Amino acid sequence: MPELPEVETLRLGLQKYLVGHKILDVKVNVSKIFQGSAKDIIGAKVKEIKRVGKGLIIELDNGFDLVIHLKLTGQVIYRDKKTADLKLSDKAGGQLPNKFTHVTFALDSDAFLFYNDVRRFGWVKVIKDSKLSELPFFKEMGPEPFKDLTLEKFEDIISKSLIAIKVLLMDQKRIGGIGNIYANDALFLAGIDPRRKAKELSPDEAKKLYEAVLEVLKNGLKYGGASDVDFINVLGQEGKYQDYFLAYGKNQKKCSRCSGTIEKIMVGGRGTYFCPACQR
DNA sequence: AGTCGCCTGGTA
DNA sequence: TACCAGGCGACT
Repeated sequence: MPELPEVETLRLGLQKYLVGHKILDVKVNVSKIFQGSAKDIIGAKVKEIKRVGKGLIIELDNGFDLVIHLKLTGQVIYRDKKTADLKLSDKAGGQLPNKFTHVTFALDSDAFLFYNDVRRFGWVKVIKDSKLSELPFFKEMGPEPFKDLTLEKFEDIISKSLIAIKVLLMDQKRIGGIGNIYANDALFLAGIDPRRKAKELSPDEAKKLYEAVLEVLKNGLKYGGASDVDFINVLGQEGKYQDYFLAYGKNQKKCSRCSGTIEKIMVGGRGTYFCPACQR
């Protein structure tokens, strides 16, 4: 699932390949995914790529932004003459564009940017740069790891809530960028039961968890994100973090830290993987 | 704070 | 063939 490390991986790739390109044309196949007016971005040049939580912002030089959220299965893939020979992951759904390509951007220098999305939960939005901060998605985004989420702020956030610590980690309004994979792995690394009430963590546990969050996100980024499902980077290649999952997806596998077995339960309506023997 | 709906491919 | 995957907004 695209979470902070996956979206950041994509941002780095877009920063490298997309900046400087001019948008010549936009073709929309699934209208509910593309919001706003394509006219507003045609002819504009890409200035910079930013990220807020799991959201991507493509800043253009004409006062408009292209905002993208991948939700569960969104992909943003860049192709040009130089990258045409690179092998595309099967997860892209075949030669582009294909039946999962819902928006195609034609760029100068014979380059293309494709938005693919099997389940069509994601969106691509054209918005005036000055209105960006009014989007609820960005306005309500909580502090982010590696940015403004300090240990003090983290302690403050968890001390105020009775919800399960795992649900809190995934709540974008409280903390930005963490989804199911990294929430599971951070709690495993910190040795904390995902069902514990947030405010009942000790200061020592809070610190451990804070550091674990940074650690697993850093690892995710190091391996180019997790491609266990549909994530691929801007060149259509898979990340490797799925080979380094600590707990996520490891139902009935041996715990890597003790003699226990990883179990799958539901917490906050989501699949949750943990070791009942060493996560307390 | 908890549940549902949006979607569709893959799997039991 | 029913069910599961989960980010996030809407709703209760």
